[in-house]
Order: sequence, then structure tokens, then C-alpha cells
Amino acid sequence: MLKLKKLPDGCTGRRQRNGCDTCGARAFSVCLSIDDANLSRLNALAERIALAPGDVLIREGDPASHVFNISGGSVRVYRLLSDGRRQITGFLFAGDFLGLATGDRYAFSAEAIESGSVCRFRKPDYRALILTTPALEAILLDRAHHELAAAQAQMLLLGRKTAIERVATFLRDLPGVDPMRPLPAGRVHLPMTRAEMADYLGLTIETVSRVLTRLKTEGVIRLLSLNQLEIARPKRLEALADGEA
Amino acid sequence: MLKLKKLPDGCTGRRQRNGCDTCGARAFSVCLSIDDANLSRLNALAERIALAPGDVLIREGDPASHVFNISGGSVRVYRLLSDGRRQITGFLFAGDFLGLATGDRYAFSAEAIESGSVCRFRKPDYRALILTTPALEAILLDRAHHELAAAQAQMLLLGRKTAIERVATFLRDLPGVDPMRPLPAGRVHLPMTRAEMADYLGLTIETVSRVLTRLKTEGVIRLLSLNQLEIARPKRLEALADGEA
DNA sequence: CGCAGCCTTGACCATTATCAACGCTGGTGG
DNA sequence: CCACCAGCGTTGATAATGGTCAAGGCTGCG
Repeated sequence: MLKLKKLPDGCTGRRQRNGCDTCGARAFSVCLSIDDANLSRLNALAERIALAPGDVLIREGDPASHVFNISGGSVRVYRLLSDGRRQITGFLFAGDFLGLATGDRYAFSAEAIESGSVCRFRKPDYRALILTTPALEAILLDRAHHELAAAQAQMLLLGRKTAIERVATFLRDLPGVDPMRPLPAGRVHLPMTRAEMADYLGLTIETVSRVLTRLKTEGVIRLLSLNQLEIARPKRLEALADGEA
Repeated sequence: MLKLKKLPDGCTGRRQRNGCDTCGARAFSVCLSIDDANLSRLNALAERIALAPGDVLIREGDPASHVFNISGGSVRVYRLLSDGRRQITGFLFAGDFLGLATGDRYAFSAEAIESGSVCRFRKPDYRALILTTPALEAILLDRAHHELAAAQAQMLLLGRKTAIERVATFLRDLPGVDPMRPLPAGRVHLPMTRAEMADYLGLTIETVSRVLTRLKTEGVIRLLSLNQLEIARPKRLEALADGEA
């Protein structure tokens, strides 16, 4: 089943706090109704694929043959330099699209972090569909613009924020990005490893680890386990994220 | 007159090498023909505005009342932290759009670098237009995806490249971004100051200056004036940009 | 129980930022 | 016409943030 999240105005793409009604998540970001006929036509073309951790969805440089929509789980999207340095450009969750750009080669790689599943469409099917479904195109345009805003926010982080500010921003923005995993307020789930956080934030593993320890020591967060933490002082975290401390 | 550049497949947005036929620039990135009726309807709604250096087009947080299309000159787009740290997220040139994101507030600021001009549309006019012009929507979606790819490349630069690699990448990608300013091959025009280069590359003015001096000393570039330089060893620049040296 | 993989912590180092001085250049006014 | 000034750029000395290298600890799985 294809899922479409409608982004609230002023939100920065995959950063929205809430999920999708029919995805089993919470209010305010509701499934957008393209009409049922089109939706079922769309789903008829979809190939459902289960994902195990580490599964490759897209490899940079491969022919751009498919478009994906994440149904569940989490995915890392990244670019590499020739010597292996990696920049993770985003984490994707249920409802997110992947591989929409034109161009005959993918410009990035994408791999599953957790087990989950995706809908896959062949590019020609996708193109045909979009030509006959202006509503879908409008949704995608809207989403693309929100992703662009999120990308700009990430550039600000990478270009101008300190290590603490980066980690604080990350922890502040992470709650609620996964509509499939509703958590109690202040609770954050980290499906990714420290290495992935580091490659997303433009830091090293060691720096991420040190900053988390420091945030814990200062009572801003509580580490419940490696992949689960609690925000003890949200105001303080917010201030740190915006460089106001 | 509104200008629309068609992006070549596989190109990363505003990085394309060539301009627009009717913009007075070179081949391969040609003006896309949405039909004449729509184009003139579009132009009828446009307000033409002349720009002087430093003129503010958009201020972060202001109501998002307009959409812009650059006719000529260059524009810097940036985000600020509360203490004044600035990240320039992009430079825009003739043909580029500005302010397309939905949301009732702008999430970034934009100012003219050089004198030039823009077409300005009121948001409701733009929305109405797009509803009745699927071709335009398709173009914008395509452009948005290319900008997204460019944004990912910039994240790789900001998160993982060294100072030299950043400057080399910048100099490699800059030729040809301005369709209104065709230059001899290997010649690069820098409309922006060192401070703007620094804020785009996530560096300081001093580091940019030092790196340029070093590239000059090593014979990779020649500085013709503060705003004009020549790439003496393009292969070497390319290698530096991709971190292969 | 033991091992592998991930995480944390510590000591040290390097890249780049910061602070400061000086130089160039273009515009203005004496 | 020349001198001065403001703004921008360069260069140098020093400092600090975050990276690198290394050792040890935890945890979950076989």
C-alpha cells in the first residue's frame, strides 16, 4: 500500500512531528487523498520489497531504473568520496520517496538501516503515472520544496554549527520523523549507529560519543540504551541546537 | 520576460554549463517552451524589478508573499544563526527561481550581489498559474530535484571535504553557472566577495584567501584580478576537488 | 562463555579559526 | 591632481576545536 504524507505548511520536509492516519500514526500530517482510482492504479504498479538491515536500495552511479516509496523501517541516503569518506545526506522513514530525480544514473546510494519494506516502481511506470495524475505531481513538488528547505538547514548545520550544536539539533529534530514508531514525548529512538550519526553530522564517531556523554553529564539527556534516549531538558537542548548557549 | 532553463539530464541544478537560447547564452540548456499563450499570460502577471548590489529580495521570517525569477545578475541565498553566523546555501543566476516553497514564511534570506533584475509574481497568481499549467509544474519539479542533488553535493562538501577540496570544488563548478555571462573556457568570474565564498564553503575569509594563494603558488590557478581568475591546470583542480590528491 | 562489533575514554595532534597587522584599491574631497 | 580614507584582501602568529590513534569496556549472539 502506497503511503503519502501531506506536509504541514512551514515544515521542513521529513522533520514533521506527526505521521499519517492510515499509517497508524498521529494527527496533523494526514494521508493525502489522490482519488481512489489513481491510488489503486498506482498500487497495482508497485512491487513490494522486504528489507533487511544493510540491504542496498540504490548504488551511486547505477542506472536510475526505479522509484521507491518507503513503507516502513528506515533508510540512509549518502554520497561517497573516492577515499571512502561518507556524507549521509538524510535518513528516510515510512512515506518518504526515493529516486525521483531525472537523470539516467543515481547520484547517491541508499541502504536499509532497520528491517522494513518499500514499494518499488519502474521509472517508465512512474513517468506515465505522473503525466496522468497532476495531483500527484503537485504533492511531489511540495515535498521536494520542503526537502530543499531541510537541506538548507542541514547546510547551516554542517557549515556553521559546532559539534554540540550539531548533535543537539539532531536530537531535537529526530523525535517524530518516523510515523511508524510513535514514542512517548521526549523519548528518542536512534535506529542508526554512532558512525551513521557522525557521517550525517560531519563529525567523527568519537566526537559524537563525547558530545553525547557531555549532554548526559550536563543533564540535558538521559541515555536509556544505545538506541534509546530521553530528553530531560528540552528547552536547554533547543537553545544548544540554535547556538544560543 | 521570464526565462526558463531546461536542465540537462544528470546535471545538478544550477551547476549546468550552459545558458538559455533566448537569454543570449549558449547551447544544450535551452529555453523550455511552455506554449506561447501561457508564457505571455505568465509575463502579464510578472512585475519587473531592477536590483542594485545589496538589495534585499527576501528576508528570513517574512511572510512568503512572492515568487521570483532572476532575469540577470546574481543573488545570494542564506540562513543565519542568532549570533550572526551565516551559511550561504546557494548563489542564483539568470533563470533561477526563488521562493517556491509552500509555507507562509520564508525560511531563508536572499539579496542581490550584482546589479541585475528579477521578475516577481504574487504567490496567489503563481498558484493559480501552476494549477492551469501542468507543463510548468513538471519543469519546476524537475528543477527542484536537480537542486536537491546539488544540495546533497554541497552537504558532502561541507561535511567531509578539506579546505582545499572545498575551494577547488567551488572553482571547478562555478564556470558557466551564469548564462548571462559567457566567458572563455577556463576563465572564472567571481561576483561574490571572499566573505561570501567563505560563508558558502563553511570556512573563514582567511582560510579562503590562504587556499587561493596556495592554489596560485602551485600553478593550479592564475588570479587575474580579485574577481576574475583562470584555471591553469583543470585536471589538477578536478583531482583536488574530488579529494584525489 | 567467548568473541565480534560497537561504543567510550584518553592522550596527542593537525587543521582551521581567531586575532592582529599590513597592503591594495577605488572613490571622494581638499 | 593628489592625498586620504574606507573597505576588502592578504599574511603571520597563536589558539582551539575536533580529528587521529590507541586501549579498554559493554553487549548481544552463537
